[in-house]
Amino acid sequence: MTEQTRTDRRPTRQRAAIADALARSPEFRSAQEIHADLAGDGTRVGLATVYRNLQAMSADGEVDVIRTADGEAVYRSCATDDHHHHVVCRGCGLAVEVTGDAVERWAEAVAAEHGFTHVRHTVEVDGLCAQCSAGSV
Amino acid sequence: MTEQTRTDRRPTRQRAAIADALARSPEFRSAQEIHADLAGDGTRVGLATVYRNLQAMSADGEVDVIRTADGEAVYRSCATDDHHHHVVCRGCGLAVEVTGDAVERWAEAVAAEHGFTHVRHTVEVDGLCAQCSAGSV
DNA sequence: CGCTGATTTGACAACGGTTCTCATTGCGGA
DNA sequence: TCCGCAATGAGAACCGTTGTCAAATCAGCG
Repeated sequence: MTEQTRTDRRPTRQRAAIADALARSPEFRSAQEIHADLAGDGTRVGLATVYRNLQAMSADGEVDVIRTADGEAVYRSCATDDHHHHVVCRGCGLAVEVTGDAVERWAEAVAAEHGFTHVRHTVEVDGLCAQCSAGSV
Repeated sequence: MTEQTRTDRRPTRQRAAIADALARSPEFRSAQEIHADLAGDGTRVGLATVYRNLQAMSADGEVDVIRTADGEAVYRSCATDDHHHHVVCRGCGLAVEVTGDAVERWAEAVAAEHGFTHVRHTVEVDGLCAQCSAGSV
């Protein structure tokens, strides 16, 4: 029972537009940014709709969601269906997907060590990408 | 330049009460919960004050802050000054502090691999503690 | 020990992101 | 083509958090 990819949602114009906007950006974007992007494209989509679809997509695992330090939710379409993490640039927002068996194993290990079961984890790495490193200080 | 433990804030009754409430709980608590705790104890402290102190304390590294899935900030006084992570129980909220050189090294490695510098990371592990595992399903 | 100026506090308004409401719209099957 | 139901849109409602500003407090000093 891990197949909640049960997307029997109706394909609509706005749904496609959102997915498309997401697909075109290599960075994590907030619901509001996506809404603005679409508006800029001339595609009028209600803000509530953007939120609804984004939620549905993340529930279906079509997009990744992470929270910025100030609690805002940001989304990004993921390249693979597999479990992975991100390395995000604090300067430009560039996000690279990475997999890491090492962390997965570590998480399982420490959790088990303390008697925990049904383990999940959140791992996000951020820094300055090569370009931003060069540009700053 | 990593010593921002420059706490020349004035010690007040409410500040102490907040630190105390935090020290007494082994779980992560939200600002509002702490506010309620104090109120329950008969200690009247303004909500804004709770937020302000919590922020100041986390800035000074006296407490750990993490974001719940729905974006709420939760705090916990940390046992050590050292860099560490948590394994949190989804059932009862119990939080155990763990250190993990393995993750630290992994984070550095994958980041470097993609040309990132000034790397930081967030790692939180959650599951069901021994008790909750036994109790559920 | 009381005074003085600066830091904190507290009540409440303001904010910003997200969710809810509900009438309207538009897809998909019959 | 028609119907029924899911999806949409506009705006209000929510909720955690932050800002405002006058009143309360504290530290140092005379």
